Amino acid sequence: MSAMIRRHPLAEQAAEELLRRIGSGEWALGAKLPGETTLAAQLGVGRSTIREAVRELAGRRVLESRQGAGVFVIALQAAEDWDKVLRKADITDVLEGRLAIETEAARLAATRRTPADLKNFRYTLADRQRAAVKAPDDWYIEADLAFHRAVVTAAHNAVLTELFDTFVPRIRRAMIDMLKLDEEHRHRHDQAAHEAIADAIRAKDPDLAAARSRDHLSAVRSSIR
Amino acid sequence: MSAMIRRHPLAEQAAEELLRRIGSGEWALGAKLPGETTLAAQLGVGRSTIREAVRELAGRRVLESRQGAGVFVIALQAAEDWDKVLRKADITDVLEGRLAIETEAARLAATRRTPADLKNFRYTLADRQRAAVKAPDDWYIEADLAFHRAVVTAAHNAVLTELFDTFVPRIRRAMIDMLKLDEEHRHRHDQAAHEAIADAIRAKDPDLAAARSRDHLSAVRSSIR
DNA sequence: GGTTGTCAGCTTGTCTGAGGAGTTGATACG
DNA sequence: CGTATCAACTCCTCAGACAAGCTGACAACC
Repeated sequence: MSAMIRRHPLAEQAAEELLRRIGSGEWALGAKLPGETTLAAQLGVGRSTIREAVRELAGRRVLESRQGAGVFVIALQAAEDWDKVLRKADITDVLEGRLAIETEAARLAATRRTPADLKNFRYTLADRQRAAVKAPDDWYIEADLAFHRAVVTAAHNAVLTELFDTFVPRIRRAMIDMLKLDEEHRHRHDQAAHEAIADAIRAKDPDLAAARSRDHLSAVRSSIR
Repeated sequence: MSAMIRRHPLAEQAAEELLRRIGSGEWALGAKLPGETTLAAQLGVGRSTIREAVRELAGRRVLESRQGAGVFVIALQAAEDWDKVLRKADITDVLEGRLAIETEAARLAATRRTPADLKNFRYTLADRQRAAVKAPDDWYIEADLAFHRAVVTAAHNAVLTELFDTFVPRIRRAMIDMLKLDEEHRHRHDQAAHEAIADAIRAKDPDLAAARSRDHLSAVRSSIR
């Protein structure tokens, strides 16, 4: 009954404490932490608890332990958890980030697209057309994302592709929410805009492809708020 | 002598094995893993080793253990380690990603910049000017990055700012390498191009700001390869 | 002097056994 | 049918023991 609050395990608390001390500058980058037995005594927990705390921070690429040598700081803070960043950010900020990625991708795609990429456009656009008419929301969302991903893939840039994939979960959630609030949105969300992007890339016109992508995604962003 | 290869601890090997099984679909999203004793027997290691493996994957937000209930899959694969992705990617791919981010940021900055942002431009541009003439490489690099960050900050978009900061370490390394190879590069790396970006943002001309940013960063990318 | 070999003492790595604490589902009861 | 009880299961924490690996000091050697 009292368990409204979730008590974290000791190992997690210990990990947080270590992270706090690292952030406070107690141990610099590359510094060696005291031994496990010493740390255990300092924090008043068992050695295996310290080991689990260190292992957790090792998983987060903050610490690294080398047998026989010790435990060392390899990053002053945990790497940004992008899933968390995107979840907490304003959806308009997220969509502007997406616009940056996809617009540049469309521009590059117009110069690098292969025949396989064009075939991919045909498939995903046809799927999207069908889904827009009669499929359930999930299918429609996946079909829409599949086309956008096809555009990014055609840019043949691993970084942009990875960035897009990082954004996808957050975008998917936003689309789900929007379709719930606005049942008619799907019909206004024009297939023609997507065809236009594909056409510009086919025609090898970078500026036009970028402009089409920008127009479409700007419209999406505006329709949200 | 044989230790050219680094043998990983059992706990890490166990974590990798669990990750592999999750990826293979053996345990779906949200599924409960077998108990510690069962897993220990399956993998042929002790219980504490399994616990450390689970703790590591918990740190990587793949597993979650709840006392009394069990260990559950909360993500089908580890979140991308962006530092690693950027380190392994082609530098041209990285610079194209940077171009996407900064060009869109410049465009947004032209509509959202505040007086404080403009003051920031003045400071960082003056610093950069000084550093271009007589400072050591590190200073010059930091001064250059400071101006670029000022532009991104002026976009007032948390996602773009975070993206830029993620790219910075990789960009910094690339600049260091380039300056080593090409001592004269600094003098060709024009201050005027940076002033032009700032001017367009000051003038509240989004398209011009984006174009200036694109031109500059395209030149940077071309000078690398 | 400079190099090499040895080793003691530190570190982390792993296993085991014990008991504590929380969750869950079956079962008995009203 | 709804509720309370409880036994079995789970993870959590500790302690102790020994293995494996690293490091620096020191001696032996060239």
